[in-house]
Amino acid sequence: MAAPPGRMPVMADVARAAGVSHQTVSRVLNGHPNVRAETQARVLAAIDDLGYRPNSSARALVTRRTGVIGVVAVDTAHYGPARTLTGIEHAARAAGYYLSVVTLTEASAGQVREAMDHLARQSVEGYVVIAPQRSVLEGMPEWAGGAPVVAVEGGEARELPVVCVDQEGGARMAVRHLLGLGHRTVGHIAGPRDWLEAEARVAGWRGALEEAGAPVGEPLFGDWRPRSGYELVRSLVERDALPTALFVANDQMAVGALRALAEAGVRVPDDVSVVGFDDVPEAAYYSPPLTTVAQDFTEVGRRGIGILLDLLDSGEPAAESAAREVVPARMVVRASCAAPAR
Amino acid sequence: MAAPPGRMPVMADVARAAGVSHQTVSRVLNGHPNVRAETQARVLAAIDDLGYRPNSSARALVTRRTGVIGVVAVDTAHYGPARTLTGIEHAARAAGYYLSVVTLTEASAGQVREAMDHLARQSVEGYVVIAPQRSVLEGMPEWAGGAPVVAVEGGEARELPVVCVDQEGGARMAVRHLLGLGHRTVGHIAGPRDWLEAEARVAGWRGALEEAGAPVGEPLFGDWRPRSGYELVRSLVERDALPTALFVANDQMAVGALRALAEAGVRVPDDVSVVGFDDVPEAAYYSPPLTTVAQDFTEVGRRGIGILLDLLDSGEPAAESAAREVVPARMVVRASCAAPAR
DNA sequence: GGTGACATTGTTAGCGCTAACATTCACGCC
DNA sequence: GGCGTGAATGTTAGCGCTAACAATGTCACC
Repeated sequence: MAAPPGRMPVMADVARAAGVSHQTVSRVLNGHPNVRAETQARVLAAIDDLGYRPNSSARALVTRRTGVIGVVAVDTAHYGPARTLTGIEHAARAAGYYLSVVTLTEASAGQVREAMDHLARQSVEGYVVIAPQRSVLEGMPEWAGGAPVVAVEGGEARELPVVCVDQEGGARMAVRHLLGLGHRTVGHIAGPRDWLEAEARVAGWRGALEEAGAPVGEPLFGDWRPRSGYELVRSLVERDALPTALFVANDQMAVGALRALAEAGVRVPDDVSVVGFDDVPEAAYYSPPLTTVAQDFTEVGRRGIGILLDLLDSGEPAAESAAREVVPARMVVRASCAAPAR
Repeated sequence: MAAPPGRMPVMADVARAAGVSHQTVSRVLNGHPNVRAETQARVLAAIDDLGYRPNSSARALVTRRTGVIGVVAVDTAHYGPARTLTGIEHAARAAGYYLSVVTLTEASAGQVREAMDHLARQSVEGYVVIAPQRSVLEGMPEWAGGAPVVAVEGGEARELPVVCVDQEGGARMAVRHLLGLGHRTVGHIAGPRDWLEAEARVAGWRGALEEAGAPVGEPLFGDWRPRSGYELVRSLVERDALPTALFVANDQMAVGALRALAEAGVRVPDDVSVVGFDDVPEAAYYSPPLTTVAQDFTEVGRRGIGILLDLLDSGEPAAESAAREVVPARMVVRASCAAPAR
């Protein structure tokens, strides 16, 4: 690398070094045809020699394309959203885009709006919003300055392109599995009411019970965290209202549930069967190994970017093509379920 | 909002609407003094009316400041790095910066270099690299185009500002706790060799044993995942080499270990005591609730950004002020440890 | 040998903004 | 009343790049 004279080299420096006009340098950089091979080589050599890097701001200014996609993510302490983010990142980078990420501490409509505003200020070309909650979905402004918006994990979104896992189908599978084992009915520890995923799982649970003609009880609502699974099951034990089978809306609460059952001297799966949701890496090592429903989060992220890129390419103003892609869930059978004791 | 005539309004439109020059608009936007209050109000009204948003590329072009910080993260499926990222994001946004994130699938020096190159192309002003592995640290180019670089979770980094949790101290606490309970020695299931955190925990474990004059065995190296904890403990059981106390380098492997012990009919904590590391949210609900060492990842992220901002403000070319901040670890005692059976 | 077609390169004009300098105006003071 | 002073505003010149057009050269073909 030639020592730069104090400042970073610009296109004109490269042009001078290669003995061409700056426009020719630009052409080489942008892979235009009609540049003589020999000229191109000389320019490339000069670029390498000077350690030149095109200025993205200048380019963005004239092309009106920043190459940045904005991502609004909920607090990534949850397993699912974190994985989804990874999927989004890889897909975006593979397509040559940059990712600007904002994480929300709390899923209020206000925070979503503020986050998208923050991103808009950076002139992102499009948005991917990880929107597992109703309030996030509702906080999303319809018209993001003409930039397309895709919701992932968004369940039945509004007039928005959406990618999500088939939560309801997954829940159905879980409940059918339990019913198939001979359980008369299945109790449900649900996720928070505001969460679309929680809602869909409740719907799947209810649907599967109804189609089997099984009695449908009241779901108990937790907050996804282990503690709430623990406490809800404890309350069930204390009220002596424990069903023989339990469908818990995520693996974290399922751990809490398992713990509460163990403390109460209830054996799993002998006395009570438990199914979780998510298939976190630890699920296979819980006591007992947890039967659960796996979601392919990475795929969700990938497809979200896929839709966004299509929208960007086609120049559609979002909405219109309110695509809705559903990634199937997959049942993972381990040792936490058995036929009911009679 | 006034209907824009097809294109987004620019500063000149605002100027026209407010009856001032574009420069005055710029002054209002940048909070310059010497603007009459009445003029400012008129400009602000026009901005609001037209729905004007400054063009960040144009501004960046002339100020040479993009307001973007690049973050290189390892695959955020791990609990720690994911939380750290959240901490970084909030701190950066609070300071008015944007975050451009790249996640690595594999922690090779090549990928790190490529990631930083990707970010450099976007003209980031500085870098935060989540570098829990030696290979990440080594892949980091020293001179990132004059932009400062801060490593977080980086252990003893090179000539780089670093923020990390006191891994060694945390490990020492864990081992001392076990020793204090009366165990003759403590076995160690370590993390992968390439990880600085794993290495530091081994060092802490060894140090605590040595200072107590306890026999030091060979640590067993896992890969952080539950499965490896499970398999390593199984091998211990099969070789009949199970110590009475086990310090496992993270909670995920600890879950695997607990499972292996349960399957072997070994009671925890009666027969064997176990301490983990991380304090994941589930840890309190394992069977038994896991004694572990908590790390404040959010704080690590926050301090990382803090250092970077200082560097950015002072205009230092990184390196020089090779700060090194250590966040203390905290022991969380639960039910997985007891005095050894005699 | 002239001519059109096409490949290759250069020249010019902005993109939307801020920095630097220029201008205007109001005011206080000798 | 003239004049310095400083606040408030306007004018001009780029930042580094790409798009559009202009200019040149090259070649095939009649």
